[in-house]
Amino acid sequence: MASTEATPAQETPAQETPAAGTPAQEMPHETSAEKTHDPLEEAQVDGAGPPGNGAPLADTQFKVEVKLADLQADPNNPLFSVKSFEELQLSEELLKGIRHMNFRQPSKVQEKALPLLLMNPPTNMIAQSQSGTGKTAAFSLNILSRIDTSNPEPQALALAPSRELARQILGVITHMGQFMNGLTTTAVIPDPSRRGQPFNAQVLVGTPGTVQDMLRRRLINSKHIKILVLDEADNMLDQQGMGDQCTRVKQLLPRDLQIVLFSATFPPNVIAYAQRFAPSSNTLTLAHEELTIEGIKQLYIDIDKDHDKYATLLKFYGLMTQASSIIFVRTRRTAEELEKRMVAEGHKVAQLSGALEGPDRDRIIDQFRSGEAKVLITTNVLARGIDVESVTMVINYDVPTMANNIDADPETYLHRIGRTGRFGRVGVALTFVHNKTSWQQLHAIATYFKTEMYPIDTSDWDAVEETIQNIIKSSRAGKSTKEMTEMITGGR
DNA sequence: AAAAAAC
Repeated sequence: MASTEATPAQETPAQETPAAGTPAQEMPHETSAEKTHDPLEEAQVDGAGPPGNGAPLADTQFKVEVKLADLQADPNNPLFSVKSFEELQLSEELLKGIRHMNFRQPSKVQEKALPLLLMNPPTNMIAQSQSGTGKTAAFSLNILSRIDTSNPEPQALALAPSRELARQILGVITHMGQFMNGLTTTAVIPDPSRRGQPFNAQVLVGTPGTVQDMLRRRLINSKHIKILVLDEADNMLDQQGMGDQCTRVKQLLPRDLQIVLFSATFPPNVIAYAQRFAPSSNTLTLAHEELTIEGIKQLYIDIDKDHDKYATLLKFYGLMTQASSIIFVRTRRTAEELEKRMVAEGHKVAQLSGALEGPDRDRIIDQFRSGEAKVLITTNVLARGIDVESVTMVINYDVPTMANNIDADPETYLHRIGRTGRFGRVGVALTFVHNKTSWQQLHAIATYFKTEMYPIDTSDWDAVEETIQNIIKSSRAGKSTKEMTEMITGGR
């Protein structure tokens, strides 16, 4: 299972998931405290609107713009940086939860973000850091440290772009807060079985549409909510539908609100909007050249014809099942078709897309987390945030593209391959290229991130197998990324 | 295209 041995010190603390054997679905629970007042009564719906007019915080806030590069250049910069969780003046219960998750030392992003997040008065924050570096734990810690467990009403709200990610985050928060007496948490995702029941937990994690609906129907008491977190914030604010929903949600919350935006990517076209959404934020940013994870070995395979993609995929099945693997496709239909074909040929694969019912989605992701299903075919629904440490291989069966299906989508590519190589582990990302267009798309992605991608030479299949097998084995053995690169390039 | 809400 999850080997905790031999990982470098700074990688251990950044774990985002509940410990092995603690599936996220066990976590959600809530109390049945009675609601006694009108949740919308005091919501500030004016002045907190979109562009240029977000909810202001106190004037006394300390605005800091920190560039990670600067801090790396000066590791002793005393400005808002902690080397241990103990320095943060957290409650003993919360520290106990942190230790229980095997966090020993803050990761780089946690080191910088936590002191800024925990400052009083609370200050908005926009934080960027690479996939798998502990963003979830950072904002979860901030949420938990600000919960008054003697007040049963909702106090913090976190939004995520998919049902699966919302459930995962809820699991982390619940796990981290397990020693806090009286803490209640619940998911706000579509659930027909709960009808018109109010959401009474102190920490709510949900998807934007459902949360907006529940606020509107006064099934969430917004009066005491003091923190709003958008995970995968660029995605949440970029897309028309979700951007509107998130803005409406913000408008339904109190004016005195700490707004926290986290993502690995903040493309230029959404950064300005993000700054208006979370005014006067402290910011941690990265240049896009700094976003690729060294431990993720990016390979591509040139396939003659579209028709041959499926046959090529099958060749990798044995490698995929060495550990866990995710196959990303562009459409729901392709996901279904691939699943059908592979299952018909006796392969064990699971498939998840937004076309499935909620309970089926829950069942399938849980099977994948537990290792019961080792190969998962999916769409971009799972491109972001999902943390399954056993994932050693990500296959881009279709190159990720924008809505026009012509231009490459570098952000989505980065998030997809970030499902492996979590917390310092190594992983393989393999992209299928089958014609000039798809080659150009991948080339555009490589250029955007200034990263190297290695072609796989299919004429020598044994060598291909050996190379990937070695990467997977090294992932378990905790080999350094330098050794890995030599392995792939033959030391060139 | 995918995702995210159903009154």
